[in-house]
Amino acid sequence: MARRNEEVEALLGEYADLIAITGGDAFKARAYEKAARAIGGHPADVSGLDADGLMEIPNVGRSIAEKVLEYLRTGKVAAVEERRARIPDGVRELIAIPTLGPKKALRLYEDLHISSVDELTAAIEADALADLKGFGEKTQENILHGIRLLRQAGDRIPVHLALDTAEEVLAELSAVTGCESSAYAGSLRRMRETIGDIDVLVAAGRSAPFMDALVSMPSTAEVIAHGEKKTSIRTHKGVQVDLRVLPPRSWGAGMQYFTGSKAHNIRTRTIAVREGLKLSEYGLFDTRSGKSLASRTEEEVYARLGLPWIPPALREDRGEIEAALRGELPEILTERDIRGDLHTHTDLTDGLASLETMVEAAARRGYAYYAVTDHAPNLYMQRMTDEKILAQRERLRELDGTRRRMRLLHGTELNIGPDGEVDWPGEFLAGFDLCVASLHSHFDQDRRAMTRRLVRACENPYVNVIGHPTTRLIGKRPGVDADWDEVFAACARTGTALEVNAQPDRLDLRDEDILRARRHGVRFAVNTDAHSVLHLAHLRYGVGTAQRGWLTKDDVINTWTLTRLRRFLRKSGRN
DNA sequence: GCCGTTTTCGGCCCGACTGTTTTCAGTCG
Repeated sequence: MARRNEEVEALLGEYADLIAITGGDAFKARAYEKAARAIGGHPADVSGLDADGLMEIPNVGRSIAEKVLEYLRTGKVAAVEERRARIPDGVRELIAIPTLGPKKALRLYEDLHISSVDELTAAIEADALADLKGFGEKTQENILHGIRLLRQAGDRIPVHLALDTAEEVLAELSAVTGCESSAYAGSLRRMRETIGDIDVLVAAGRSAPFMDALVSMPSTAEVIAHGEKKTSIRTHKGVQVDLRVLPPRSWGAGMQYFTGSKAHNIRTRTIAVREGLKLSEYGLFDTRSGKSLASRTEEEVYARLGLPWIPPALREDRGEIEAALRGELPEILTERDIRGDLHTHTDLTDGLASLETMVEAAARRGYAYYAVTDHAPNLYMQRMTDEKILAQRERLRELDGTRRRMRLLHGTELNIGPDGEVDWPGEFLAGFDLCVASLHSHFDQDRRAMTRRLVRACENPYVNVIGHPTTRLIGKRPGVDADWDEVFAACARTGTALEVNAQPDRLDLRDEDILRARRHGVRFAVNTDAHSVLHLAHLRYGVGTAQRGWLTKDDVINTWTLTRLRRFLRKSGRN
């Protein structure tokens, strides 16, 4: 059963938004935001906690604990219902538009009764905002741009939400009598960064029990289709799940077919046709005799086509067929290859958990080493000081090697300023085991300035990793504009690694950028940028993205032994 | 609303950017 923390987080987040929109105390709104985040990142399921247990979660006091209990008991919170009655749901949608916050949303609602993104678009197109205070030409342009960005993501959902849903569905279906195999396929299996529908496959003799189990799951909100071969539902979270039940002998062919991609399948079918064969979701057949030649496993199907099994993340027709035919498929990275996380936070800055808690959790993952990289002083809101980071270093050295012999590296996440400068002078940076450096502001510099800025950061002898290099947020913010080939060349030349940030809303670098950077000989670090214990598990999305970028163990510095990693971290030009 | 080796009030994530109301409110990281 899924944890209920996410629902509670969403509810408290909504309440915070409603407070902000209705002009309530800004600190109160922030208190709810903080509590929402803390509950979302809390390792224990809140539905198993009493008031005292809840109040042990940071930023959760008596009042919020009682609201959580009220919600878990009744499914509702009176205070939230009261605010909901004052503000239509659509008004809250508006603040998802970048550059449009609670104040502007309220004005649109009160003055023009706009309560949805569609109504807002129509109003701007009808020039109905002209007389509204604070909505000049440029503001309207920015809002339209924001709406376009939102729409670009379309109906696709982030990969982690899709995976949670898929695992929930599979847990249900695999328990049904007669289930021989079950798995998700489609773009989720290929680990694309966003997912349209979730394709779930079951191998069984009879399909009806599985179709019935899917439509009667508690999380099913709507049945789109309910047939013998295929059933589609939509969950309460708005995710569409398509279930197909195959005869067990067709399992491999079905997985191959429904995993895609379309382009990859066109290639495999073309190979089949040339050999006088026909490939479908039921198997690989001899065209003339109709005899089935392979279907039970994917390996058999690929083998009969003269190909080795191709990892799903590569199945995009980006050269994997050719590489497979030549016997040159890369041995791509796996999650097991990762020996440590090199970008993580603690509650010394904006993380949720203490140094000790994060280290303990990392050790439980079996890491050989682990870097703590809290924010540096130039990100003013984090209030970092020399004293604080040095005190952390001292504590970290005490903990080093004490948790399952995991070694600790003391690092920091520096801020790359507009001219490529970073927080501390070289002599102070020399005290860190590694430095990640990332962009946190001035995202709209022109290409030349941005390129220069990133290259300068690479040239800093103490900067080892560029964190979330393009700084995009999926569905919210495009990446910065730079001459990436020049940046990648600078990384390769200076021995600076590029991060594959595993946060599901970042996945930055993305797959295409990785492919391009790799051709320059760049090294990579697949990091979670964890701000809580739970985030450490997001590594799988970073690994998936790295796989889509064809990365091997050798390309990724945090698969290396500590000795080799340390050698890499000592860049030339250091004192 | 939460929190306290400042402990029951008075702080709380600070500063920059943007557009526009032209002196500052709103938004963002």
